[in-house]
Amino acid sequence: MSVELIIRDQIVEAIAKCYNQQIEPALVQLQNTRKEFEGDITLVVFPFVRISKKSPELTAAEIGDYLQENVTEVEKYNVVKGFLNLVISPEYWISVLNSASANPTFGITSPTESSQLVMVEYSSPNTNKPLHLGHIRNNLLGFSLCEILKANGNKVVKTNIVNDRGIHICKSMYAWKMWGDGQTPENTGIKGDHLVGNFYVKFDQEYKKEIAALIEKGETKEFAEQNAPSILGAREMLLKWEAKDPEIIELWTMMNHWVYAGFEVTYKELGVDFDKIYYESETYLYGKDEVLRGLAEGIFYQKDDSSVWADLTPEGLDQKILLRSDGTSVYMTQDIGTAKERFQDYPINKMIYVVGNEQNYHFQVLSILLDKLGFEFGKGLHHFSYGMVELPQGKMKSREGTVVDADDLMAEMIEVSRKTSEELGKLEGYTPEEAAQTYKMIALGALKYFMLKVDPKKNMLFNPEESIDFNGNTGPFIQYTYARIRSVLRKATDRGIGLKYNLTSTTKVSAKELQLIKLVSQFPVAVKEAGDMYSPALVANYVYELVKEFNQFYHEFPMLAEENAEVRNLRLVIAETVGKTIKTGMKLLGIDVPERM
RNA sequence: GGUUCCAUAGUUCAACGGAUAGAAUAGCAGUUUCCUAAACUGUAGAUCCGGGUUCGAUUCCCGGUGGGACUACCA
Repeated sequence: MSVELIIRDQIVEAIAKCYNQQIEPALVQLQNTRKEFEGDITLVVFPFVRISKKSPELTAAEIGDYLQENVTEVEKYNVVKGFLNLVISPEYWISVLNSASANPTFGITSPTESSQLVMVEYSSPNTNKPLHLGHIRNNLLGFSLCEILKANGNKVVKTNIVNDRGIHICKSMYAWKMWGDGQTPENTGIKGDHLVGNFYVKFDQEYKKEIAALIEKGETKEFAEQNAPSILGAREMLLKWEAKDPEIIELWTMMNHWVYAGFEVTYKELGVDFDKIYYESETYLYGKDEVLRGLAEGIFYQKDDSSVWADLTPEGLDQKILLRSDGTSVYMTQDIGTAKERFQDYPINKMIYVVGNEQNYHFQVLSILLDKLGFEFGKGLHHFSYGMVELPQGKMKSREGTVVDADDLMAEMIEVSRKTSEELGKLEGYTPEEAAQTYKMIALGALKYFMLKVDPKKNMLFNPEESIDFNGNTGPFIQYTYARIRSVLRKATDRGIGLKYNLTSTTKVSAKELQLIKLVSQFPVAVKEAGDMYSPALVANYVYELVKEFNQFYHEFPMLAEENAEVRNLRLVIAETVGKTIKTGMKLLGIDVPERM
C-alpha cells in the first residue's frame, strides 16, 4: 500500500476525530510538493476550512499534528498558506526503492482470469493506397494504448478492420486492367501497396482527362463526372464484385493480397500487430440484416425511393441514411454489423475505436443506433478520437501530392539517424547488422516519441526536420540516457563492483537522490493515469521528466568515482532502477531502447 | 445555418480547479583531467478578448474573435 493511500485514509480519520465529520476520500487532494518547498506530499486544506471553521493555517496544523502522530511514514510537516507539506521519512523512500528494484515488472499490473476484456480497433486502412503519416499516428496511438491497458491489468484484443471493398479499390483495379501492362510487385520490384496506390493515382489522372474531354464536347460537368468511361468501368466492377463475378473476384483477390503483403511490411517496420483482423468484405452484409430488423420493428423508416433512414432529431442530430435506394449498405451499416459480430466473437467488456476526430459524428451516431437496436453495449462504445497531423506547409492532400508516405518517412528517418551517428563517430566497433539495428531503433524512437508525446485529441504539427532532432524532448534523448545508464552499469561490473540491492534504512540519502527515488515511485501512478485517461502522452511525459532528472543527477554526482561504497551502491541501484523504469515506460509506447548507442 | 474540437513564450508541446503557468527548441553567456558532450549550467521570453462561479480559473459556465472537423445514397 502506497503512502499516499495511507495518508488519504488517515486524513479522513483526522477530519472525523478533530471536526467530528465524515468526508468522502475524494475530497482529499494530495499532490507532489513543489520543489521550492520542504516536503514530499502536499495536502490542499482549503476544502476542509468550511468543516473546521478555522483558518487554513490552523486547520492544516491540526491535520498535520494528527498525521505526524498516527502515520509512521510522516516525519514532520510544515504549513504554507493553505498547503500542508508532509515530509515522508527517508526510510520509507528506501523501502520503495528496494521494492522497485527487486520487482522486474515494476509499474505493471498483470491481467488475471477475472480481468476486463478490452477490444481496441485501430489502423483500419483502405486497400487502395499505402499508409501515410495520419495512419502512423493512428497505429502508434492504438498500439501504445493497448500496451498501457495491458499494463493496467486488462485483457486486450487488438483488432483491425480492413476496408477491402468499395468503389475505391475498384478504381485501382480498373486502372490496372486498362493501363497496367501486367505489372506485379514481383516484375516491377514495387511494394504491393504502393503499386496499387500508383494505379489509384493513375485512375484519377485518366478520369480527369476524360471529364475534360467530355466538357470539351459540350457536356455539363455533372454529366461528365457521372459518365466518364473510367468511372463507369469502376462502377461496373463494383456491381460485378457484389455479384461475385469470378474474374473480378480473382483480380480483386490478387490486388488486395499485394496490398496486404505491403501493409505487413509497414506494420512490421512500425512494430505494431493485431490479434484479430476483420475484413469488411466479410462483414458488410451483417449490418444490413440489423437495419432491416430495425425497419421491421419501426426503429427506422423507409423513404419512397426505398432508402432506409434513422431519424435522430430526438437526439439533436439529423437524419442518417442506412441503406441506399438500391439496397446496398453504407459505412454506418457495416459498422453496425461489425460491432455485432465482435460482441458475438468475444466477451467484450469495453470496445474502443481508435479513429480520427473527423469521425466524431459517425461514432456518436453509431452508439445511438446500436442502442436503439437494443444492443446494451451501444452506449458503452468509446471513440478514442485523435487529432489530425498537419505539416508546416499545411494539411496533407493526396490530390496535391503533399501526403507523407509512411514507408518513405521511416526510410528517410533511418537514413538521417545513420548519417548523424556516423558523423558523431558513435557505434564504432559494431557489426554492420548491429549498427543498422541501432539506427532503426533510434529513427523509429524519434518518430514514435514525437507522435505520442502530444495529447492525442489535439491536432499536431509534424515537422519532419524537427522530429529527427536528437536533442530535447525526443525519443533519441531518452534512448541515449538509457544507453548511458547501461554503460555505467557495465563499467561497474568490469571494475568488480557488485550491486547490493537490499538497501538498509540506515543508508544515507541526499536530497537529490531522494528526488529521483520519489520520481521513480510515481511510475505506477503515471501508468494508471495513462490507462484511466487513455493517454500515452502521460507516459511519454513522465519518462521524459525522469530522464531529465536523471541526467542532472548523472552529471552532478559521480557514481563509479564515489569513494563511499554505500553511497556508490545507492547511486548505482538508483541508476539501474531508473533505467528499468525508462525501458518499461518506453515499451508502453512501443519504443525499443538500445543497450548502447 | 447546426453539431463539435482547438486557442499558452518567436516555434513545438506541458500544467486532477491549487502555491511564483512548466519543458524543449531557436537566441545570448558558460561548462569537458571524471561513469558516453547526442550531455550539463545560467539568461531572456507566453495563458485570444469580455463577463460569471470559487478562498483560488490556463482549466468549469456564458458571450465574442480566430482556426479545424463533421453535417454525402464516399469509406
